[in-house]
Amino acid sequence: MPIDPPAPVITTAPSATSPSTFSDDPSLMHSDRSPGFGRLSHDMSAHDPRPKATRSVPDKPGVDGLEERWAGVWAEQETYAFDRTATRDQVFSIDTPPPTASGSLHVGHVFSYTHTDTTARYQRMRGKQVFYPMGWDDNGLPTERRVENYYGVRCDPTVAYVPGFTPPDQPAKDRKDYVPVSRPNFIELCEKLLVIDEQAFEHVWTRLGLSVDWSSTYATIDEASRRISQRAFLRNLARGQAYSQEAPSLWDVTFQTAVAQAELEDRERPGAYHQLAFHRPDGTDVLIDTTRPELVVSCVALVAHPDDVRYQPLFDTTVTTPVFGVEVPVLAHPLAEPDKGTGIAMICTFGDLTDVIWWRELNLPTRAVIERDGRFSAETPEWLTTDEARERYGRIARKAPGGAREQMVQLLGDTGELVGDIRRIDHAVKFFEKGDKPLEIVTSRQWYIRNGGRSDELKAELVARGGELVWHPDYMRHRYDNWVQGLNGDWLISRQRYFGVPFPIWYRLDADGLPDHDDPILPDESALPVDPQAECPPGFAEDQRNQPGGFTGDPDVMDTWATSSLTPQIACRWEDDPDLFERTFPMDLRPQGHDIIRTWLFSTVLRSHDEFGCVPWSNVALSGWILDPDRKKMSKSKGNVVTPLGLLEQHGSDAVRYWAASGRPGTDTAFDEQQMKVGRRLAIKLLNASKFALGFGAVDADTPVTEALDRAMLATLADLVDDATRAFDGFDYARSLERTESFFWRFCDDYLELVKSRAYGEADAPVSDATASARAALQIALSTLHRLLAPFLPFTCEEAWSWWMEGSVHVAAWPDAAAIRAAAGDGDPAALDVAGAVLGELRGAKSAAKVGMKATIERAAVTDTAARLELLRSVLDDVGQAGRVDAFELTDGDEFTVDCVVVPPAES
RNA sequence: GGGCGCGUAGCUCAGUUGGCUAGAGCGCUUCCCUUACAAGGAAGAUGUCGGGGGUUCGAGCCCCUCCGCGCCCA
Repeated sequence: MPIDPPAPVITTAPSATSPSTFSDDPSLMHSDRSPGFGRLSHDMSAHDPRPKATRSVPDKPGVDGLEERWAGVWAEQETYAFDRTATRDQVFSIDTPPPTASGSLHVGHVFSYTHTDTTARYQRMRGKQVFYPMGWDDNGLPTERRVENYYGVRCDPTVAYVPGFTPPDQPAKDRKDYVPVSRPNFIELCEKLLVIDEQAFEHVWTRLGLSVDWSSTYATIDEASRRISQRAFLRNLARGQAYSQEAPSLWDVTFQTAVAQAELEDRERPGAYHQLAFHRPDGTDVLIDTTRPELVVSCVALVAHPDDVRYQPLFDTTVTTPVFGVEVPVLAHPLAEPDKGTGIAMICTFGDLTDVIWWRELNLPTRAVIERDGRFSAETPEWLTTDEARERYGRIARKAPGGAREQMVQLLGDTGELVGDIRRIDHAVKFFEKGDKPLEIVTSRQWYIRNGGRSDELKAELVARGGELVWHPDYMRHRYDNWVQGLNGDWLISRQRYFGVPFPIWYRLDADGLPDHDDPILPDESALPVDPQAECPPGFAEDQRNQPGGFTGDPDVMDTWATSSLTPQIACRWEDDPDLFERTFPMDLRPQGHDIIRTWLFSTVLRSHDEFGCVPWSNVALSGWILDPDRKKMSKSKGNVVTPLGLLEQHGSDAVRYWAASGRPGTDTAFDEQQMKVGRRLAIKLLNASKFALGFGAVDADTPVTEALDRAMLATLADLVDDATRAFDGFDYARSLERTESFFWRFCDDYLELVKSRAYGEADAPVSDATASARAALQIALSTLHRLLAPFLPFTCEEAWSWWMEGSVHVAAWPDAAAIRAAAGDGDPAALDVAGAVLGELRGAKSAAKVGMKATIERAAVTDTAARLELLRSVLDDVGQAGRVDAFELTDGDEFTVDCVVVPPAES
């Protein structure tokens, strides 16, 4: 049965003086959207570390103020500029999640963006040209909502454009009192606010130390994004992957827009079963249970399970509805649940998604009464034929569902067709994730992109695409599989909103002014982006707009995700800059939160599959959430959000990054300021240890490392570099940090103490080989540690690096384990273990004797296995110096013990 | 109901193809103003590795089962 076409939605055209939908004035939009990647060739000679001629170490190193200093230097020197002459294999490209520009960044952003940044920095040090642009997702409903509340306005397409409109000083308290403004005025306000928001964002990101190339930012509403989004849509349309259809769809009455499956959520809501009596021709009743008695007027059938013997005799007979007396058939369908209520249900157009399935599969008529504002239609439905029924409908016309339900309960009570008591229940109700009223189902013309929800073949292809991706962590792939396999409808991409990418479509109007949706007028791709509300289709004049025989522009905009699903195309400038695209696409990495696998990740795979027949990236890295101390997800609605800038200022950016980087991939992590304090201590320690190690004096880089202790330390360090590298190659930044940090503390506590005396050397004497060995090993270790920690503590490491090395540590080569191992020669890591263990025992003895660490130990008797004693002998001088031991006594034995005779410090 | 993940010290978490007496940081106790660091250092105490069963010479790790928590989906 055909569906009645709704009246065409005609939007009043803006006046002739109004601007186009999106300003072309760059000052209104974003500071620089031109593809101006600053660096034209990368200076690879800066890659290998080169010591400065003279070292300069501050007396009192500190971490405060490093952010401002180094962020400025990096910007000035274009440290993170992308070299667009690099070939694809030299590039590491990252599809950065564009944060929603409406509203503010929160700790979760800092958390996950830090993860990505550590990877970007690692890849850069591995010699890759890192393509790491930042975007802003300023397209769509959240921005609209924010603009409404910020300025106290709401968009009314019937209002005329007001040049130079000024919003009220104070937004009205009640949404109802917001000032109605025209669509062009509304869009201008959106753009105005976005400029402010984006500046605030960039400030936070810079402060956090993201190594983004700020010369290549994009916004999902900017001109290039609109062009790419429209181009991709037109290609989808041409290939039959996009289509429009008049169909029931889920509708949010607050936002007055259709919503997609991915935006739904179930919420438990109280409801009530009402038992209603339908009447058979023989005068007996059929009882049904419903939670929505107000929809009786739109009832088109009753339905029971085909195997249900109770109702089999009724199939293909008719009954009349209560109150309205409309005749409807009784039908069989397997989705009816025999054990739910009375086992027979009424089908309404439309109460829920099951109604839609029944309506479609049983080929039922449409008797829709709920309009786009969520209220019952003012017009009395034509299928109500008796005066009584029409009079009764008048009591629910223009009512919202709640009010209509009250009226219906009363009517049903009056007629005696409400049986028994109303039974309260809790049940799952579908909501738009951003909405606060239950969704209704409204029939309207909408645009769809095929996503496999109605095609097993496409579904299988998309599952296979998911299998091509390398997932970090791997188990996240199941979320993708489950989602794709659970899809049951195509992707609804049209939104009845104002601020978004318009559909680049016009329709011819017939003599009655009705649009021909089957043969839309399309723009030439070279004309993109277009705004069909402001621009004429080819071959028409503006005065034909909305006139019979003329044309009308498609009134809708695309869902945010319809553009966000193209971030690889946007970032890599698909067809706008084929040279860049060639060098960056498919991208290497998509980092994102695990909660948007079903939306962002999936839709991006879909669009790439449609357009290019490949996956848009090779790796996806999923970040977890930030939990507050009660293990609840931090979110604005819970009011437990901490502002990032305050944290960065209080603890220092590196400290916050340390905390963020300690959260493993995919793992939800507790918000823990204590961890930030630990990070701060680590940063301070690194500066102090660097100052100490650099204070011994420089030696040539090829100075041989001859001493067993130094060689043992370097052998351990080489293993660490292997570990840290392997972890980063698997996108496990947290593991890399943990290993490095653990080595670093041991390096400070044990090695620096053990080597201190020898590294100082004899005063007024030439530098001995043993002293030179210590200094050479320290240089290697320090240079390695600065670089291993640089992805995590970029400010601190850059500071320490600058004391003694040329150039930025962030473009220095990642440490080379083989070179360190070569310097370590025959070094045995176990020698450092033994030395550390004995030193620990010596300290323990002093601690037990309650004397200071500078106290002398007269005699230390060490018992250990022959093998370990052998190692100990090789480092005994260093251990003796560090522990201030006058004499050692070494004895073979099975158990490791150290007995000490501690000499108390002389009284002074 | 289906899928996925988690459960290790008071807290936050490591623990690599199964392998020495299960680790780190925080917190706690004690000591030390030591020429890198007092926003520091040293030492110390702290465990039914959620429960039960199984495989194995050997299980925090593998298998089965149960309990609890979280997320996604229906």
